Amino acid sequence: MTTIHDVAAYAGVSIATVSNVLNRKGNTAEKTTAKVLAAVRELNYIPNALAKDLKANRSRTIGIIAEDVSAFMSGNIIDGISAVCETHDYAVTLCNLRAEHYMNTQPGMTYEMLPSYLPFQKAVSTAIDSLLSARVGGLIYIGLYPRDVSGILPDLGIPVVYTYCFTQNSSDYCVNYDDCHGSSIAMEHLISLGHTRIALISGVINSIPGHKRMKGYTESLMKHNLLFDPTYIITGDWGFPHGYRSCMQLLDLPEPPTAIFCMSDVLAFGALTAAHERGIRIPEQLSVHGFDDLLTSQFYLPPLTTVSLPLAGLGKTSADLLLCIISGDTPEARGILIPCTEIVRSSTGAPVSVPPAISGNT
Amino acid sequence: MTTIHDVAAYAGVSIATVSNVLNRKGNTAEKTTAKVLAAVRELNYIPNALAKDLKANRSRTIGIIAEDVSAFMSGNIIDGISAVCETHDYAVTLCNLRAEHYMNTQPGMTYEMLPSYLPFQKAVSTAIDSLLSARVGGLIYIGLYPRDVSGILPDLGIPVVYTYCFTQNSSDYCVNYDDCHGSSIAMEHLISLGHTRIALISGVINSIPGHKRMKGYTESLMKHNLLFDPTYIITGDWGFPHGYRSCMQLLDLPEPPTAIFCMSDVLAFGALTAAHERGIRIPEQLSVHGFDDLLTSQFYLPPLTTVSLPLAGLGKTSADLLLCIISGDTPEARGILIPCTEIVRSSTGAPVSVPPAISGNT
DNA sequence: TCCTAATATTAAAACGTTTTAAAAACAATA
DNA sequence: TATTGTTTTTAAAACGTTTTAATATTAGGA
Repeated sequence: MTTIHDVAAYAGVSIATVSNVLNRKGNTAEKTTAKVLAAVRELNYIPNALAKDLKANRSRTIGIIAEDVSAFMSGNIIDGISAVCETHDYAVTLCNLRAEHYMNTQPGMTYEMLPSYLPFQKAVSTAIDSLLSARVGGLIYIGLYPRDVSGILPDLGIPVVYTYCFTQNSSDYCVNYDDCHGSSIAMEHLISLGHTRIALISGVINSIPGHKRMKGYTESLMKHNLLFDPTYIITGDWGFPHGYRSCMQLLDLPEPPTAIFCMSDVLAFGALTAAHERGIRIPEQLSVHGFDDLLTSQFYLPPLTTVSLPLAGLGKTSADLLLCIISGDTPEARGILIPCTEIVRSSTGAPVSVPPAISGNT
Repeated sequence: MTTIHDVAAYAGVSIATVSNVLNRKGNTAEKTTAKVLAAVRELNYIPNALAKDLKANRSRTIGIIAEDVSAFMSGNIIDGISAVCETHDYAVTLCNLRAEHYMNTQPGMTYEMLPSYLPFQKAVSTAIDSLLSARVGGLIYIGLYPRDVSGILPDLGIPVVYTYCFTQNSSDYCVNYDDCHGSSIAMEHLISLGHTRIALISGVINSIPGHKRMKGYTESLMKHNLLFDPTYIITGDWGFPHGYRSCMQLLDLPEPPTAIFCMSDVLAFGALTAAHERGIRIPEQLSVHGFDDLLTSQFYLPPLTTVSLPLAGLGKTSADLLLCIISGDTPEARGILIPCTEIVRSSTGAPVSVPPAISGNT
């Protein structure tokens, strides 16, 4: 590989001059500059970032630790990160913790238990060692699930930004989408369609997204003076079967809801499957609203109205924030929430004007 | 950050000794080794990979150029790559070409046109520069669509492995899943269920996956002496609407098929939507088979029988191959095909024993 | 005790840069 | 032509490692 020495020899100048031409424009005579540039082109010289970074004692690289790079949101977040890094001429080094693997192979494992599971800890420390030895300028930690990951990383002496997860430590930088807001815009959509009996199929209620999405739900009900009916709220896990069973249960109610807000698309799939089996027409007889906007939710039967997560935005904001910290700033805002967007498709619509269950009473 | 000098001073030895202890085990007296190791632990010394790699004149890093890191398969492929790299103590540097962006913003753009689109070329050369300046030992190119990408990279002087794409150059290393085989196992499944009238909803026929999946289809028909009926084959693009329309068209046939093999899950979604609208019961009246196994195909209505791509396997094999080449080997096999696996769910089943359309004729 | 052979340690060079301080070249003025 | 001031160029040191060749230490045998 051509070095700066080759270029200098070829151009008949010293290596210092070559470096000057390349890095401190305007400090070299026009004629010299031309000579050097010609040599660079001629010899196809590409500066050695290793040497450069060693000299500078900081590498123009940031690290990503992804709890699971194959999770549905990871690619989009990384996309956002890499876009920012490219414009700032930073490289990206990726470490993958393969957390989902532990989730699947350890019966009874929950996201919350992960940090105390030894093989996972080992994966974390391997990743850290790799990134520290590469002398990355900072790192972005991408969670697998929006939960508390306090203490998952020791003090590394380099800036860290967490995303798609939270930490209790108020001095940590954290970038996330706004669950509560997402929940609200979903409810606003349903309410604006005229629904008043809106049920909620909830995922794990004792979780951050569960809690916040619930908050958005109840707040919206209150804001619009709608009845908060506990029988309309069914909590459980995030799985398809829960969505299915809960929908069945809601349909069996003496006064079934006209709309169901599901805390995730997968729950919504379950709900739609149940409704389908019952022969309920969507959205005429029942509106179903999801949350997450998975890749194929647009193709569901029917296409699912849902809330889209600003994933690339998380990546972009995290990277902007990190580079900002690396460059010496200490931004005030340490917990940043990015709004979601409502995606209206055909699983929601206006309720039939007179709800069938009480039509005889009017 | 602690350097080898700090460790040497702390342990009261020379830096050469520290290096020996760390890198050439067994060449140092037991007592010295203990002293040095203690110092390393005490001072929390993490060797500077920058300096190490500079000295060695090759970095223990491989590059990934992903045409689109947010595409559905990228995460899984990268997962496979990173797993291998981790075990070999290699780091991974990621560059993202954001090809999908160009696809979406340039009307009429096709995958095949990408390489000649200037902004895309610029993205490629930026990525190359970044990786070459990092002195990566080799790189893996992850396509966005299994197509010919010949000439997309100039000669870089480092090993390259292509995956999720092809090249015409027989000296290139290429790792892909086996479309033809995937198509065959799908057909075997349908045939083994007793189907004899199997239609094909094809994506772009003038594409590598289109061509190969078609091959698997026709070969399976021939192998089992089943009639090859051109009216059962409908070609088009990869979009949902094509799946929908084609299914309608097939159902309108005087003798409709009992099973439809769709070249992609999205096409299958379209087909299932059409069947649903027609009130066709799945799989009793019609079996529908997909290809790709998208994340949520398991939750479709009904859960979709499909072909799963060995994505992590592509990554793993590519990385194994690349590291092998980097270490000096020149493996014989330059085009590697990895088999797919059949995922049986509920969108397929045995045909009704007497096909309704000809039941009166028996 | 001394010599030899084996073992253990280290000084110094090298990897490819950037940067500092000094030297060289040039231009302008007296 | 000197002198001064300005612009341009460069020698050399430094970044943190590994490695080579040389040196120091130790052990064993006479």
